[in-house]
Amino acid sequence: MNEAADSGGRDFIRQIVADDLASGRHARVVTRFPPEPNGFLHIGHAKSICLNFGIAAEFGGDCYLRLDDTNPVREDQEYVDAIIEGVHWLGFDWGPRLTHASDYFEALHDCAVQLIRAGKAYVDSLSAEQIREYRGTLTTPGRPSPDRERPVAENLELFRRMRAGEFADGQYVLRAKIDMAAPNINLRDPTLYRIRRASHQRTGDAWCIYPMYDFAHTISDALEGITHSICTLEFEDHRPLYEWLLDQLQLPARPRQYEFSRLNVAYTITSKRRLAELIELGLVGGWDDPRLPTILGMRRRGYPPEALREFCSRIGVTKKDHLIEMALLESCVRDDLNRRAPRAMAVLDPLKLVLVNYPQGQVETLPAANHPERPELGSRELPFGRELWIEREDFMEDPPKKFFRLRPGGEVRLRNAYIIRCEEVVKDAAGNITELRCSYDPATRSGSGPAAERKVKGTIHWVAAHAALAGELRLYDRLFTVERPDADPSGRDFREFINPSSLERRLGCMLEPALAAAVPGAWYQFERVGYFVADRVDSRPGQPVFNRVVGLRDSWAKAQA
RNA sequence: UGGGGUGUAGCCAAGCGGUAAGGCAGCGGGUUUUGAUCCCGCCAUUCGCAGGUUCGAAUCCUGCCACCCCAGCCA
Repeated sequence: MNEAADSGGRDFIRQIVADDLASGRHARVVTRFPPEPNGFLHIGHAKSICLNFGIAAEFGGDCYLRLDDTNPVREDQEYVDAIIEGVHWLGFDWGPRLTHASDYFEALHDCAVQLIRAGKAYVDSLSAEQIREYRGTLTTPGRPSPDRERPVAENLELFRRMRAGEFADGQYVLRAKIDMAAPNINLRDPTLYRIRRASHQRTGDAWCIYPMYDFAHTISDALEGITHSICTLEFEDHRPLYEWLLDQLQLPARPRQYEFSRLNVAYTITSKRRLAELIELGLVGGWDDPRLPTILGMRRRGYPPEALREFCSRIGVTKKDHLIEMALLESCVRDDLNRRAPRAMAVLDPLKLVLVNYPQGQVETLPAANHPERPELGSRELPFGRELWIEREDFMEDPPKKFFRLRPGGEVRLRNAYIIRCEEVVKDAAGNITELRCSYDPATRSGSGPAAERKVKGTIHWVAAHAALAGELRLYDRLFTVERPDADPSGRDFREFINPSSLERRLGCMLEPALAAAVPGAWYQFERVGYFVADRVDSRPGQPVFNRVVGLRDSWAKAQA
């Protein structure tokens, strides 16, 4: 156990866990992450995963990965596989603790019988619509179903026949018998079981009755010996039902439920329904579109799992509604990538530059460190020659004050190479700049001694034309133009806020040749441009496609704005 | 209008009766062959509002206000 266990913890849930351990209420903490396999994981799940697995790890306990598969018509094995892969990718492991709610179907059924025998549950023949009517409203109490006082023996028999498949979907449900006048609507005889003649991805056709969330979840928690059942705020109202079930049933453990606020990140959405809509409508490329806050999307985008974990740690855990700025996520990503990404050079918008005093036909090779602060990452050889590509925006014919880059007659350092001076600007008939003719100072080659130490205001990146690898770069921006696409004050639909320039494909980029060897998933910092990752899907051997993970902080651009 | 929650800086968030941590963002400065990184400094006389208790209140009490969640045989 580390300091988290004895310092009181970092958030209110960890404090509770620490207290429970200190007081001896629990000898060991057990948590669980219980996703429903009806969709892909997203950043909101990441917060819950980090919380549950994080607490187990910090306090020396266990965390289950439990697939909450109680609704066969919505769930699919494809999601199960993706969830498993996603949690692993995030960096967590559950050992032998991979479970499914469906593992407990028999036990769940027995609990239902237990409830019926105790007169705490009954089989109701009301239709779904009738149940809704009888439930009352937020401000008026409900009324009892005509079946509410059905004798125990009859309930038992009907429930047996429900299980035996003698009835059609919707003909009967099993309901808890609690209080139709309860101010908390969840206590107005909630449904426990419904008939669903659907094949289940794991249990096949063994069952035609399936338990509802509250019932299955509470009992699964107890069966697994969960000590702290952590969920989001919208389940706060369900806690009395959770407690009620634990009170009625003979179960091996008494878990407690705690709620925290779900994650909201500005300029994006996490609603399963809306994400699916974006995909179905073709507004994004798929669940792994790099603009999406899905685990699949963020992975493809190049967000390191460590950065995501750091993000989850920095945002904290509270019960407050919040809206986290994208800048915080980006800060975590830059932090991580700055340390791990080797540097390279790539020109996004190439402008030809000719060194007029560099011998025709000559080429050389210049060493360049892969990381300015980590010599152990080694170095590489950069081809250099008479013709180069530089970034078009690194030259201005009539620059503003404090422009440190190239200008007519001005000098600039070519990163890892020589200092050059702009001698001539070549334009086409339309007046567009087509080429820069410069001279270089042979005495200023990087690392060649005192003469090379001469200072100039700016340093720019470049790629030798004779060895350049032409390639595609993809630049991403926020997917939406408003902070809360799904709750904009204007009331307009979230699809109306899609940022038309959230994806920009740059086809004619010039990359330093070493980048041809980039393996899918490899990170680089293209100096002065940003962090990039070789795309896992579209890269080909020798011809990688790069995704911009996030740009570098850019105080010059900021000053210009 | 019933029930359940939440209000500390632009965004997060510590704080648990002893006089407002930290991070992100922002601003200013230093280092720098990335306008990056790194480093230094600044950034809440005040904790939704109003009263009260107390020597002392963001922390306790009372009232009010604002916002979020709940009426699936979804989770």
